[in-house]
Amino acid sequence: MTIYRKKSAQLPTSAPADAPRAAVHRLKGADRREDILNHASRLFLTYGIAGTSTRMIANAVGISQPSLYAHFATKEALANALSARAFSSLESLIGRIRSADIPAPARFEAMIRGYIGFALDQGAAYRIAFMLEGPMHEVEAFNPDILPGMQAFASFRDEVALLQLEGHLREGSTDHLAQSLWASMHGLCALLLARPDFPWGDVEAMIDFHVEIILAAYQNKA
Amino acid sequence: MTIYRKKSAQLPTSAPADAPRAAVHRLKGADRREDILNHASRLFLTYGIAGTSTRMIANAVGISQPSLYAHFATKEALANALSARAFSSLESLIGRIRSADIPAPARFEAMIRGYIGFALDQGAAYRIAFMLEGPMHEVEAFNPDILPGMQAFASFRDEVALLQLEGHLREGSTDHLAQSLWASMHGLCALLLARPDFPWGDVEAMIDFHVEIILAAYQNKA
DNA sequence: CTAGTAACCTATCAGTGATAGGATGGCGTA
DNA sequence: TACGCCATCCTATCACTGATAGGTTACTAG
Repeated sequence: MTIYRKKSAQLPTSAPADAPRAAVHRLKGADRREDILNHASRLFLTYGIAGTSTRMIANAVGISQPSLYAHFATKEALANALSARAFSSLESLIGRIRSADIPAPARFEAMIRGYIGFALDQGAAYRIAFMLEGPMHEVEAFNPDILPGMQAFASFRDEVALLQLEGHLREGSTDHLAQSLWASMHGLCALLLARPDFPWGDVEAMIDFHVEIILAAYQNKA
Repeated sequence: MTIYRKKSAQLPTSAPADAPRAAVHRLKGADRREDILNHASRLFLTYGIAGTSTRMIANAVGISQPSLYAHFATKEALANALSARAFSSLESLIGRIRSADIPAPARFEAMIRGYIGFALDQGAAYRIAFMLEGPMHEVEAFNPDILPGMQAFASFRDEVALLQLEGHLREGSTDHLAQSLWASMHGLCALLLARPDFPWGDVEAMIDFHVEIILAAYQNKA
């Protein structure tokens, strides 16, 4: 558990012989970009984000390390792009749930389980959006565009507002309600992602237990 | 918001003239160790953990960068020591609450508010214990000794067990209950620490709202 | 007064993210 | 078919990182 990176179990520095570099040479920009994101996603999941160097990514793709910078300005930009790609799928999931023709309580539970499932499935993207160390004492104001997860949260908040309006959620400030609900879901996901080696016991049962508590806590008692 | 470090707003590389190195020369081991931890704690809070280099720490202390390694094997060990020192204060806080002669509901609320207050106060230590990227696919089993926060969680879990035994918390698996409660508190702390620039609105009110929901959700309805 | 040793130093290492500037291959156009 | 453009990709290198090797210095026990 190094703070910066793992000893990184040496990856081969040169491309393996069965993946000749000529074969992947000269991809079109967009294709290469997707290529990079796919390999980075896999490496981030295996070695962690800080534990994955740009050279490891480039080597996996089959290009030189500086070539990455033709597609992404920084490693952080690469990570953000990866996160954005993943979160767009969460947004569409939330969108499908919001427009689904099912009772409000079912919509509520589906959204909660969908969020948790997404976070655990897309661990790397989720970490990038919500768990990495951000700027500490930054002067500039918060810019939602640079944090892809925030758009998904906006959709989430809108659905919370609607459910509350329909009388299915407890009363009070919608912002507080959405943020508190977010915190409750995030806590579970963040701990499971950050401390997978903790003796959780039956994780599935733990998740069910937590979801049940959330359902009871935020839904209208009436 | 770099993934690794900030541009780090250059700290002076040499000790300032008004803090002559001779004055702090040759401290006894334990004192120097505390000295290092104090400076590291301040720097971690200001620049983030990844954003604080060992040279910045050494320079702040007034010793050479390799001298740090006489007291800590790695930068990670330094961070863990810092975290352990902070968490021992959380443990004693939990201990005081557990032995306080106040009604169970008050003990419960004091513990929740104490945990949240600690996490937000000791942001750097809290991040080190519960939010940093751990090993991803580590084979070796979980070792509680190396994670100082885990001892505090054990105290926390014990109090949850007692409160449940006394009938003040909802029934069910004590492990699930403690872990779910932990997740609910952690989610709030982790989001506030990781995304301080999010438009939270009135943070104090948000915390109160969340605590109220937790109190209602986990306490016995009877 | 003299070891012995803990504390500290300079010099250096491999690895990191990022930049500068040159080589190359495929495609639209003449 | 031939030309020239330029996106793509490369090698070489930068400053900086965490960490190690090995020598120097000052306090202290005998």
